[in-house]
Amino acid sequence: MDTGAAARAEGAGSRTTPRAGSRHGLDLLHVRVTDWFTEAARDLPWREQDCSAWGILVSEIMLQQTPVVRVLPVWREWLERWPTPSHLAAEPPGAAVRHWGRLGYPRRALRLHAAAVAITEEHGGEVPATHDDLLTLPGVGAYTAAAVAAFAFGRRETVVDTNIRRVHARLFTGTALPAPALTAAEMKRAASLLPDDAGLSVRWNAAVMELGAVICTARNPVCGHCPVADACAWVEAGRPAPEYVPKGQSWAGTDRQVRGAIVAVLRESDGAVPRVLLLEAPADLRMDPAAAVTARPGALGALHGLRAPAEQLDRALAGLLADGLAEEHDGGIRLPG
DNA sequence: GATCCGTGGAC
DNA sequence: TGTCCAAGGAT
Repeated sequence: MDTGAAARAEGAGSRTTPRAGSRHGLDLLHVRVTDWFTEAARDLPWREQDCSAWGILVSEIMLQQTPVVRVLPVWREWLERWPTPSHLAAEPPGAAVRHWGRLGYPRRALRLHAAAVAITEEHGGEVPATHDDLLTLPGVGAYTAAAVAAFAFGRRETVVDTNIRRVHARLFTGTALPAPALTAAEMKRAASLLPDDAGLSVRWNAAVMELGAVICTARNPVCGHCPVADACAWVEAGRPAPEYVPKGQSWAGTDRQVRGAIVAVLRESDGAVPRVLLLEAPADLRMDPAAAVTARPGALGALHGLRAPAEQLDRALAGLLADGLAEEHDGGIRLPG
């Protein structure tokens, strides 16, 4: 592994003992970052000492590709409504999708519901504590399994998310961004950086993640407030620009946009929405998106305002039905009951 | 490994 | 204004 940052940390912290890549340098890195975390960590409800493993699991799923500020109110509502996995498991999956609100990627709500059912039926209602058991739950991948095992159960896990990848890339490799996809070498490096002590490793994981979220951000990083800027290979190299341009996600005119608009209509509706009402806007409204939004209340107007081709509407709905995000009921379409 | 899957805020 | 990005997972 590249232990340059550990060496640099040591060189900056105790210039009289310049042992490159030493255990001492790594220890110093741990101390600096975790001390910063103690001082700067945001107060988040899922970090409270009395937060349940279920609360932490829910937070991790909600936080997949979704900013903290948008998760907060929905997380609070969920934990109040469904304080344990069994509470959620007792509801139809559509309830999870409905109360997911506008967090995005509603299939996560479906998977979280499925996870609650699995926890209730196969784990006695208790969130499993090991990485392997967590990994069997729907919607739980390598990152989430490690995060829950670490943050809910105090285990020593190699946690690697987008924040940690970016911090490591800058600190050790000197590049602005990590590789497009997670590599085995990154996982190996992250594992080698993990403190031996379980308690400290949990702290380290949380601290590096937080550093990436609030200091070592993708755009406009605040290196002036970074506890390890003087050990950072990227800073030392003069903060070079990214070597590649991340592939942007197209949105306008995509099936994803149409799927989102359809689910928004279903979420807004108590019962089944007639297929015709959902998919066929009156001809005059189809010609004028603004008129459609005005004439139809809420999400339905927004859907018709897209003026998506009938073929695309059919395809999007078929996809939602196949994914279990919608179902046919009484001649209409509704969230899965 | 490349694609698909939502949403809204920041610049 | 359009682009980029946010504690990924499944296929």
